[in-house]
Amino acid sequence: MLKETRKQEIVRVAAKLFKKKGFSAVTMRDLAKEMGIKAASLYNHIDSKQAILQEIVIAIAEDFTTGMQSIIASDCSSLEKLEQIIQLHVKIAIENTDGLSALNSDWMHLESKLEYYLKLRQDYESNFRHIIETGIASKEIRTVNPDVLMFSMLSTLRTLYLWIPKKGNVNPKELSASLAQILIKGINI
Amino acid sequence: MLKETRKQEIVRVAAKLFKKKGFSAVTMRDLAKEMGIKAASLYNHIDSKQAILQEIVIAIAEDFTTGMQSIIASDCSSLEKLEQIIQLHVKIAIENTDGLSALNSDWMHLESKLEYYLKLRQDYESNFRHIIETGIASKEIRTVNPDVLMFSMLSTLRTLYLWIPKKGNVNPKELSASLAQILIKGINI
DNA sequence: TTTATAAACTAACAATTGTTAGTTAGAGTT
DNA sequence: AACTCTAACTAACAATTGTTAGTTTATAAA
Repeated sequence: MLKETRKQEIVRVAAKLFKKKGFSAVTMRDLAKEMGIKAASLYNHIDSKQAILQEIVIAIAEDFTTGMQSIIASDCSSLEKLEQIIQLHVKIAIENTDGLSALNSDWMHLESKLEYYLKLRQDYESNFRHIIETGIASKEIRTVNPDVLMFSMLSTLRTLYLWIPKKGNVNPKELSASLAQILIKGINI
Repeated sequence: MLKETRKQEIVRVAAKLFKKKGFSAVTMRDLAKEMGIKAASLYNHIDSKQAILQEIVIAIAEDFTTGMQSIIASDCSSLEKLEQIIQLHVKIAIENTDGLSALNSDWMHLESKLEYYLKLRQDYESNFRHIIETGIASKEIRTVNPDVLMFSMLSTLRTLYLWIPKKGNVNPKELSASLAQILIKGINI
């Protein structure tokens, strides 16, 4: 990416505002003011407020899907796959802190893209659960309730975007390792 | 509690709507329709939309504060205290699934009660962190980054309200035990 | 029966919302 | 110089927002 287009800039700034107040509480005039222009001028670059949200959320959701597909395609052990999932979340959380807020809190306002988003999320969780179940079956992972384990891991990973900004300059490898120790050490035999 | 007052009913229904669409996206007319009355009639019982949110969030935040104070006052081990924290979150999450959504997602719209809420949250996290640090110092808890551990546990516990409704009839003891195993087994020596 | 209270109603308000139409200023191209 | 394109602008729109004022209705107390 050589230079950010005006549209990309708007989407990026919108994500920042959405994180602070939520999608519904941010007005096009808020966004315009933050961009230093008038609200009407935004429409030279974007179709609607909705479209901004969709652009933000769907892009990230597809990143997760792509990442997960490459993980399940690899021939690693289940524990190694869980570690890769952690790394995937850390990477995306660092790269897209603001956007993840919209994905986590404002997805219900996606309207025409809602169904597609829910499909991506459901598939992601299915893959995640399958990795855990395989790990339990192969005695790599202690016998636990797969749903509770997935819920616990996903809660932590999905909330990373809230904590990362509080630290300055997070090292992805280091954070992934800390998380892997805490999330995985307790479950392997 | 013998009988729910009309005001309590409004607050309860509001919390349910806030969970579905977020505070900002719910209008007083939405709320009134759900109550089967007109929007103006709501104001016979409540002062403002803001006040509803404050009522919801502050009550829960104070529940957490009270619970934490009784935990730190007890003379249990650090690991036992962590277990009690898990039980506290499970209990509140089961009793107040809808309200927790507002607390987690809409606290930034608290306005006049915002400062107070942030103080409660900050104190809660301080107490939590202190329990972890004490546990590490006393060799009860493996040497980990206290902040990462607290973040991980709190992320899971704070997100319980999203998962509990998906299961039917959750048993608090059972869920607490599953969580304790997953969250704590991995960190004790 | 009269009176008081609770809780609903209708009607309206000023402000704010997302968005559109039409216009203008400037930069590069022909 | 004339033209095109981009990206800003002003002005306005219809709809929706939280909220208020004043009124009506039903229930219970006096």
